[in-house]
Amino acid sequence: MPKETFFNLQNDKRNLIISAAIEEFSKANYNSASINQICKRSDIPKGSFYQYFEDKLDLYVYIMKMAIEEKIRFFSAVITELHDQTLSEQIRFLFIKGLEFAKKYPQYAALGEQFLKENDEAAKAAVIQEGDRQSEALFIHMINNAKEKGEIDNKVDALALSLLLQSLNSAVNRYMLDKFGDISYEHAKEDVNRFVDSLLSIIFNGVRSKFD
Amino acid sequence: MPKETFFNLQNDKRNLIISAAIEEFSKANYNSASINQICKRSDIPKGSFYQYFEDKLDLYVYIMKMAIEEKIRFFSAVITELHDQTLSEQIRFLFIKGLEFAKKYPQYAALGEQFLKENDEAAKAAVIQEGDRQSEALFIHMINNAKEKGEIDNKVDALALSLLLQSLNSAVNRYMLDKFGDISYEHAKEDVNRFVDSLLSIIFNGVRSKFD
DNA sequence: TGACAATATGACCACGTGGTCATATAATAT
DNA sequence: ATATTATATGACCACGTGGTCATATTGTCA
Repeated sequence: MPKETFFNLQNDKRNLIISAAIEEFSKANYNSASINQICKRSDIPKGSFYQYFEDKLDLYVYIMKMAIEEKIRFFSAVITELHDQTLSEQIRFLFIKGLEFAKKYPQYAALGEQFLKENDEAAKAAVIQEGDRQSEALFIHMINNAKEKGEIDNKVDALALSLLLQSLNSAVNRYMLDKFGDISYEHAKEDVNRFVDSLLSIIFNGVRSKFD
Repeated sequence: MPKETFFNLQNDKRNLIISAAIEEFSKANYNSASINQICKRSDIPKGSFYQYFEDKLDLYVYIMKMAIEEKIRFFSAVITELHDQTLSEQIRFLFIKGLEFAKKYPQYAALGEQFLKENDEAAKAAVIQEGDRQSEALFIHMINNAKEKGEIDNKVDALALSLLLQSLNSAVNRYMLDKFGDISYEHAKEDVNRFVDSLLSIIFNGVRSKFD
């Protein structure tokens, strides 16, 4: 955790440091990200940095936890609406919300993408500890629920489907990023919706010709 | 391209350098990978390195191209068998072959994984130039082919399905890596086959209960 | 005003980086 | 044996890294 001195800072200054750190850590992995750059960008001397943080890892973990907490907050505000929907609606909902999150907090989304690429085991471990694997658990819960309701076939492998959905989720983000530069769903709301529908239609109806 | 001097080297020495480079570039991204480490590991002086290569990028591109060429060679040796199979069989085939490639050339597979994580735009661009996007084209070709044969529904979005298959392919690899440490398909041949079947069954039959 | 603690600061450290270059050595041709 | 060319080598360079620390500045009590 950052030192007390950091939290005693004026809000403006503290936020400036935070946003400088977010920018740095979302553009380079842990090893390549530079404390010097963060200091320059937030206009604080090197010495001050080490008054505020124990070391590089301290800042990294702090920033990553912020992003994770924001994402959890965003989704838990939304997840209560899911209960009485079909699995298909739930999944569409999560996909679209995922894109909305990336639009609302592009830096946090970028941090997440960067974290997926992280090579440094120590940095990864420090961030994860526990808390991850949650999205997998969420998907599996939704799937089993849908099975009980008879909404999807009991023969469907929950883990396989969950993996499929997760990888799809990041694929959608990457697709948007590739096509529009940023994940700004606004540009092409219809386009995105159509794309998500195509994916969901494949998953729910299968690919096989109905005239088989 | 490496300098002539490099290709005049004795095979042993040249291969030692190559394998040292592969190891380094598969464990760290372009920026973090270290020439010094490569020199140490292959027991050549720094000065010699720069007799053999123009610079770091020169070596990086050379190594990555080797991996790509090996993968293309591996798949093109296999792809002729695909023609008279159904799409489902084709896809299973590619998935399994992908795992086999990762088993046969784990270092090359690791290089590929690392390349997916690459942040350095210049390094990425130098490797790609052209030549990528091939796997996407292959999938789309297979899909459209299957449509013509009436094998899959015409309404299925080829790009969406192609994207789904690609992301799934890397997801399967990652899943195996996660579960077994390395991608040694041998350990759990049945397990893997069952898992791939589950995924394909979802894609082809859809998820929806047949009693709807 | 003086004393004490909290904070701010940048020169400095040891080290690792990609890359250079003068020199030594080996190989080849005359 | 001599001259010429190709190769081998490691000290060296400028720079960037994460991190330290003595000192200067400020804030807060009495």
